[in-house]
Amino acid sequence: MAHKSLPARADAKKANATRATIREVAERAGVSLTTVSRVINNAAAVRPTIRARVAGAMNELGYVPNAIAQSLRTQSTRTVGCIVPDISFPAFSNTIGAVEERLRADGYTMQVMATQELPEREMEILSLCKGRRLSGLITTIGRDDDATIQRVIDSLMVPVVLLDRKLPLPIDSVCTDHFLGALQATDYLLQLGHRHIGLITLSEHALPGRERRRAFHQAHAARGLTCNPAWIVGPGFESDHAYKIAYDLLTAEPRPTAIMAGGFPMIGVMRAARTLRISIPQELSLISFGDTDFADLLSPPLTVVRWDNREIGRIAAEILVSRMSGAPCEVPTQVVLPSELVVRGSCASLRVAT
Amino acid sequence: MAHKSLPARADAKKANATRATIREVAERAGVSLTTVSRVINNAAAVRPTIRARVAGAMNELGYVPNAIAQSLRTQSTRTVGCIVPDISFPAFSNTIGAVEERLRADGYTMQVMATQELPEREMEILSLCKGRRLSGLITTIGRDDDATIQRVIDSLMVPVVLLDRKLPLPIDSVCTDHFLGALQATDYLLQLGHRHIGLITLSEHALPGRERRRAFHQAHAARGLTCNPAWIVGPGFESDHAYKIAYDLLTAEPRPTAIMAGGFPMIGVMRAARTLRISIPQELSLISFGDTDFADLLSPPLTVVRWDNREIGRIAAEILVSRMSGAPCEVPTQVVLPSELVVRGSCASLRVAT
DNA sequence: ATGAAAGCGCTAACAG
DNA sequence: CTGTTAGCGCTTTCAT
Repeated sequence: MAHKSLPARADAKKANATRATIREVAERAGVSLTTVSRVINNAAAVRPTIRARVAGAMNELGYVPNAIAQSLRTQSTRTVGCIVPDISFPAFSNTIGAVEERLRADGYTMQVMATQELPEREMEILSLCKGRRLSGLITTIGRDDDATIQRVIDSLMVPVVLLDRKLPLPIDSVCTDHFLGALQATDYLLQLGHRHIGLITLSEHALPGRERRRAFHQAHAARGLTCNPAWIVGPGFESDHAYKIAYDLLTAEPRPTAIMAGGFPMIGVMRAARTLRISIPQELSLISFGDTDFADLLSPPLTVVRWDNREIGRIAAEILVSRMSGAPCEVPTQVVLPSELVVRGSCASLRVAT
Repeated sequence: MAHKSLPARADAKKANATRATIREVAERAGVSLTTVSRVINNAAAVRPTIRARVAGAMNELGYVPNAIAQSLRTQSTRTVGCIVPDISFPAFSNTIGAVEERLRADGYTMQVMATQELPEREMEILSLCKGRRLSGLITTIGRDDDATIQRVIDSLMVPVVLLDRKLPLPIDSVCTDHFLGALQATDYLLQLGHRHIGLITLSEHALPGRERRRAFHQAHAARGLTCNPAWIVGPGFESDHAYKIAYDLLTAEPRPTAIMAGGFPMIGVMRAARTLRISIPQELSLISFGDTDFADLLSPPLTVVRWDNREIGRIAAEILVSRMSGAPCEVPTQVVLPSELVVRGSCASLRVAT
């Protein structure tokens, strides 16, 4: 990748990087800075004649107010930071997309940062956000059981909305009820006669992983069953890693008759099952955490636990906006969105199968 | 969604929103502002003793330099804007993810904005970016054949890297060779004996749509064939719309024996084919523009035209970074990344089928 | 090696 | 209704 360069025009750009300021507009319009400022913020009463003259001057000069200067002066950036483990994961990109859309409606701009699940990167980002004086933060921190991160979040001095995390702090949060979905899913499998169920899920250092595990155990317990801890594995976010985990699980003895997993891990499971010529659902039942556009196009159509990632983002942004505009403060908003089992064709009754 | 509120602590936050400044650090350390500034930017020579004392003061006060003030003073935000039609589309979220990763490596931060393919929204965003004094822009504008947008882009005064767009301006760009992929795909279908091929693709106002159409025509022409314009449709980005387009195409007379489409439209085609009980590949061959994690898990595995969205982002960010650090300017970098046909199982020879 | 002073571009009292 | 003035928090000559 050779880096050629821009021609003269670009140099001109740089040299001439002196964009019009409010002062030049004022001079050209023959008014004071204040007046220009007033028309910029179309504040107070400015005589129509003058307003027009100023607007004209702004146009001729191609003037655009310097948001940096405005921010410094008003102590407000109208920019919110959105911190997620990985921007490319469908779940996050959907949430982020909805956040941006909602934020934009109120004139806010969004910065996105990926932690890559790295604690040190997370700290770096949080500190960066502090420096940038962001107006608010929407974040899925890596783990919610860590004291350091809690302290940092608490010291941010701007409104924060947590995504799928719960902290022992009075902070707004929007979570999906992963417990409910996982409970329904496990119970469904149990009801079909499965007694060897594999669970591949996220780290127990964060809410979703904890909730799914808890649901998994509880569903078993409700029937007087216990589950083999060896069959609860995770996290496995990366594609390759996911395949390996799945392969190991499917070559274990005894082999699970059903597996629940989400995202990449589920794709890993399907690939491993294909490699091992294990047929679905006859020999292996599958339930995916998270629905996708193609889930119903697979053969058999994939049974999933579904929830709405866009809605999560929309609501989080909505809460944040109200906080940033100084919503009266009493108690944190803690929204819990539902998740539900969507039965399609990837699970079979064990009674029939055997 | 009721908005409850934060408790007293939050009020404290707001009231006390007075974060430590360089001045307080200076006082506490008993040095001048200049010296503190020097250790912040660890510039020049500062006596170790003093440096330590300042660092200590910064720690005690939890001081974080105000990036806004720095930006105003240095005329540099080290923030780049990334403008795409929709953040949630997998193609874009992958690109954006890679952009952020590459940018971060050089200490830049990323702002993401979605145009929703709305020209007016696009203008709004561009103007916003101008005001925010972003250090650079990476953008997939909606159409590249529009004079207004060209003028605006040209007046941005910061480095811009275009994604999959070509403008008659000396601007850097990173494109995928959609022509090549579409040519291979069409030719493959023609070779299998198909003579009624449907093409669902993007708007002809942007490069990818134009290139695919051109390839489609050229592949036909190379065999002395012409293609029915009625079978070239698009754009159809939205999921529902895509289904309708596909349904119409599949109920036309004569019905196409093969369809090429990407993203949502392809999902629409598969759904419509299922509804109409048209079997793939026996009665309908399919080639998708763009590979996905699950394409090979479908039955039959989907034949696709593949390219690398992350690489696009990585390279675009790389070029931008070099421009922002003042890379010598001669001629714009125009990178064209390859795309290739990946044959899997969704296409059948027509000779066999009939 | 350190400090004093002059702004970056804008807004917000406060006067008039 | 309009203008004067004093900074927001920081960097950067220019002295010392």
